[in-house]
Amino acid sequence: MTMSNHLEHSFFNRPVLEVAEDLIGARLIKDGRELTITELEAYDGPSDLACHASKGCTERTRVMYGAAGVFYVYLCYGMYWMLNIVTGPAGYPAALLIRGAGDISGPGKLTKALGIDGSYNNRPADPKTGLYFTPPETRPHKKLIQTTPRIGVSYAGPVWANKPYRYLLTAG
DNA sequence: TAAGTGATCTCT
DNA sequence: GAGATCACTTAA
Repeated sequence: MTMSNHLEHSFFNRPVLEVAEDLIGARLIKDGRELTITELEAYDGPSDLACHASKGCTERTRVMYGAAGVFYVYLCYGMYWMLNIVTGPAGYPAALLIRGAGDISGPGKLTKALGIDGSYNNRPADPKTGLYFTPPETRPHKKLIQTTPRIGVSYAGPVWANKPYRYLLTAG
């Protein structure tokens, strides 16, 4: 039978923190390779000073203002591609940064290991793209999801830098 | 702890 | 066009 139960627009078209909780433990699939998502960071709208879109809609951030379920991929520090998935309704810029999957820890290492680069920017998460998500077979117990402040966003000021928007799947 | 690296954004 | 910034990683 065909396995096409991938997560799509309706799953991602919700508040980013809700999506984050449900996406932890789900699978990231890249050209047949399947990895459990273990670490995410949420970036929630124009008022979130750590979110790129807090500085407004530009050429680079425009994808976050678009439809949910589309990838936002950008280059950081001149060498590392960051893989994000857009969430929430069109017009509200929010996304989840995928920081870890399988036994890969670190957003730059993840994209390098999976061969993800800027060509995936603005593409929907879909089997046709070769990069998409499927739900976990069994949803991880909430006790196994831990939240902490996000990494590397001290420039956003104490309020936003301390928000518990980093989601981790703890070993169970 | 520091440096490598290049796109993007904000000034001129 | 110039300069600052940056959701990282690795080697010490």
